[in-house]
Amino acid sequence: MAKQKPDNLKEALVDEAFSVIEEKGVEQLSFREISRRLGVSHQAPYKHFASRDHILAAVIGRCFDAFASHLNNRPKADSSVDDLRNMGLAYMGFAEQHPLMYRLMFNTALPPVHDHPEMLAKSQHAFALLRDRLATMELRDPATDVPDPARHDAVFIWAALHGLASLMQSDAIATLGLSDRERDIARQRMFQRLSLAMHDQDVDRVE
Amino acid sequence: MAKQKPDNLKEALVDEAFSVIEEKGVEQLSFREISRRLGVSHQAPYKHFASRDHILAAVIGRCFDAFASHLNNRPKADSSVDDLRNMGLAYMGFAEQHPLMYRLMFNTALPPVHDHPEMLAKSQHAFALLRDRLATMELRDPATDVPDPARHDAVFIWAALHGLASLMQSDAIATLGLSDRERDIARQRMFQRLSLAMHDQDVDRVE
DNA sequence: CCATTCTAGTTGACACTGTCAACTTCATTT
DNA sequence: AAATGAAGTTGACAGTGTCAACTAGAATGG
Repeated sequence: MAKQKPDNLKEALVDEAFSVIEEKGVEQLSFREISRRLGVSHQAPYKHFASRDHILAAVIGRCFDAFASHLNNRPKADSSVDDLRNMGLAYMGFAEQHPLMYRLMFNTALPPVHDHPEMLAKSQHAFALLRDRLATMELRDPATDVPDPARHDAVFIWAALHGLASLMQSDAIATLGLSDRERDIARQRMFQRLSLAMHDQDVDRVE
Repeated sequence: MAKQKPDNLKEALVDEAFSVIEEKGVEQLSFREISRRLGVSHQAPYKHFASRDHILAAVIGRCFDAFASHLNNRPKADSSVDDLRNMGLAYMGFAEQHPLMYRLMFNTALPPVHDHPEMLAKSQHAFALLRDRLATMELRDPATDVPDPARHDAVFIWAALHGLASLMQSDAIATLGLSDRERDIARQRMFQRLSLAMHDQDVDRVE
């Protein structure tokens, strides 16, 4: 089991941490298990990470990097609306292709962000991609006094995407007994309804 | 610290488990801590719960009970649409008033549902409330062949509500720097956009 | 060139955890 | 009265995070 001691232990620790989480789940992540697998002593990780939470934060930070880069690699469309749609699809695509990373970022009890500023920065960066995409879109009647409406629409869209993605992964979906085909239908329907909601410029005047 | 040994230890264990989670977080929940607080031996819980996961499942089951009853106690409205809206508001209200319970139900890595059928049943019951509410609503053009559309709209609405609720609680919201007032605005905006999306009966024909 | 300091790693210990096993108490049933 | 079974006990074991003290070796400074 014990591999060659790697040159860059810090990187190797994070790699191995992810593997452990993949195989045995995040609760089973332990310094000692990682150490054993890398053939180093149980205290070696402490030279690079102050605590178990710190290496978890590093793993999650990597997930945010991968997520942001996935969003940026979406196919570029000409119109703003289409581009936003592509971003939404890219979001859902990441959640489907990398459910573990997705859960780690959004469904796990994160280590307290205050103690892990690097992780926080990466998470803010990922969200900024969506917010900035919306900021260029003039989504509302500028007469109302709602500050920074793009941010609120970003919240709405993010919430919807996140809700769907996390619902699709959760055990709750088994509750519903949706087939694969029905899952696709549900996702399409969601995008259609979101389109409807976002195309209407008059949201501030409803009710 | 050690209280009087209670008559109904099983109930008391679940109560105390919830307290521990409240105080120290779900990862810090331990049989031994619960036992100490109740003044019983560290093995006493095993007479009532097969494992740590089983008591966690019991705690979460209670949350689903409280959640379902909160949804059922919503103000009843005359029209279907208004009643659905009330249910949505009740949903968000529960998430805001009982963030811990909400997280336990939807944001925690649940103990594998297969091993905890009682918890699963309670969770299905809660979702059925929303699905049944939608089932009476004739939300679509019946000409298309999409099976059980109410279920798909239930997914959409549930996803949006869950996404917003969990976003509001997550550290991500700190990222955005929304004030309390802005949070309210974001929630209102979400309901408005959802109304827009759901009022349009032609969703199946879009694009 | 030698002494010092710093870094990355080591071993050992401690308190904590879940869980298995064996024991005791005591009420219920036969 | 004997047997049974449930509820609770103590004891043990392996696993965990983390503190402390130690070591080998590289870098640094005079």
